[in-house]
Amino acid sequence: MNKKIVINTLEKIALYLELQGENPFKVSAFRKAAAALEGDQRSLSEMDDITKIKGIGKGTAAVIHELMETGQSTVLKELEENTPKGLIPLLKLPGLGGKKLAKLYQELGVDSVDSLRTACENKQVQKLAGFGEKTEEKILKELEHLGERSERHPIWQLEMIVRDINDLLSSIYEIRQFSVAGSFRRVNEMSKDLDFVISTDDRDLVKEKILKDLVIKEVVADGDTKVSVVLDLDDAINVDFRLVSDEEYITTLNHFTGSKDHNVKMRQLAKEQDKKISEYGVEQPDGTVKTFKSEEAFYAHFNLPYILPTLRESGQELERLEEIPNLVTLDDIVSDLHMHTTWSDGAHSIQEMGEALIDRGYTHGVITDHSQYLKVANGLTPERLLRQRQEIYVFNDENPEFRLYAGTEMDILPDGSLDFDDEVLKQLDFVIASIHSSFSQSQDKIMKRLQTAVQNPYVHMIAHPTGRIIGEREGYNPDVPQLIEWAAEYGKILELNASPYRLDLCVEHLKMAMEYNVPIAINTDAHAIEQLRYMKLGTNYAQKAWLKKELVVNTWARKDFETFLYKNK
DNA sequence: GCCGTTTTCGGCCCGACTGTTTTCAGTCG
Repeated sequence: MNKKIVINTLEKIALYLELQGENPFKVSAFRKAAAALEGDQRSLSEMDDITKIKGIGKGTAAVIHELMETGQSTVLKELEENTPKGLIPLLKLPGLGGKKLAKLYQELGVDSVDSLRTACENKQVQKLAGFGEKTEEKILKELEHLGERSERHPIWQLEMIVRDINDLLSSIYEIRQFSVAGSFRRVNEMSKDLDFVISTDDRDLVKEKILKDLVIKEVVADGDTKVSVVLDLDDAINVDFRLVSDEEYITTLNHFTGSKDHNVKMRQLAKEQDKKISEYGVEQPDGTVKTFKSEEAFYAHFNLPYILPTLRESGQELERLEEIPNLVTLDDIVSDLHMHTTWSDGAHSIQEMGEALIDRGYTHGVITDHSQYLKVANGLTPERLLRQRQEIYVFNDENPEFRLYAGTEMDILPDGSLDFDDEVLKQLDFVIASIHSSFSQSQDKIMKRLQTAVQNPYVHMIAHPTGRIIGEREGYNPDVPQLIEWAAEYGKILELNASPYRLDLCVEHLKMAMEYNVPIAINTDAHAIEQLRYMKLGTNYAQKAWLKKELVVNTWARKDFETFLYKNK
């Protein structure tokens, strides 16, 4: 029995129980059991006594055992028989949860989108206890938009909106501190909405200014401390603002950064010490409320090291505290190994890019323009590559404290060959190989192309190994575990491309690469100076895979990097 | 449904907002 199926079944049971208006603690017990299985590294057959796992008891264990033995679950079957499938999509309607849906089903026979619409139109819904005219209108309105509003938004889309909102909030004089929070701050690839936490002494004025300056389609909620709006952009994007006093700012930021599971774990921990965490502070056993100047101080209050926002996910991070000091952070980064200039499709010259790297405090970097095959990007021929190197030498002569290396981002061609001969490659300091064409080839062909690159002694790194664009395209579907094995065998670097469009390799693959001790380079792939800032995103994203700094090539000192570069020469 | 060197029963994270009430339930994050 596949573990994934078991997890899905437990989650389905929770969903159906919710639809029946069951006790929410019972519902969450099934969800917790599913999460406990997912969080356990072992496969089902490797677990001897599953009730030993915290969160799995008699009831959920019975479901799991039945699934393993018969492939089916009587509990789920009975639930499915008693509950119409058509109710499931209705749970997505804002304002409708299990209890209300159960009532609609039991009292009015609502079992689908259509029957709910009819019941509203016939004004039957408003007659139910707990419902009213407004609720009925709201359901009708939401039914129109069901499925239309995209559920989650990719990080690159949100990044642009966050920058605009940050600019707006910076311009409001009455705001003392502010920050984006939520899953965006935790660097999730996709987020449902954006959260901002703001501290101010004049909530009403700040609220007024925010509402005036944003392009708003709809104000969803407007309370004392919370404003929730839908922005009027191509995609409807939900943004929540929380307004609190300066003393409350840190605990509010922590609360709305989440994740929910992380908060639950923290609150349980607090409770064991007779304390109570809320967004307004930590209530002490004597009833006084303590607030904090920084999140570091907040965690220190519970004798914990600072837990990076990117790590605050399942709650299990609280069991890996000793690993946190070894994780890569932006401060550890001394180089960027993948960027473009005006020689191919970049916006800035070698001189400008080099100076920008020095400004960031780096000790070295590599210029890696596209190769000749990529004509749309003005890829370099071997002759132009030679001339470009002269310019790099000039830059190095003028900036002796810094070192710019000559490299290339060479295409792996559709027929499996490489865009430059070894004679050209051996003259370069750093060679990146990557795929930009014929994404739809079979996995066999894609892997042959990658294999050629990995086996070439002059290639140092494979860039954006899967070619995915978050939320847009899957990429060319390579067998990543195989690629990781090859990288380990031939001593190659794999890239974590830090562009918000890519974040490639993804967290799951980075974890695999780490098991094989494959060195990872976090690179911005910058096509302009402004994009060098993606390094922060890249290092934050790497933390989500618990990537250790010693495996990250950009943290290596220049002489260690050179040892790696010239080992085959 | 799960859990427990203070508990085998009575909790289960905590609070805001809304719409429905006239003090609160449901939903949400």
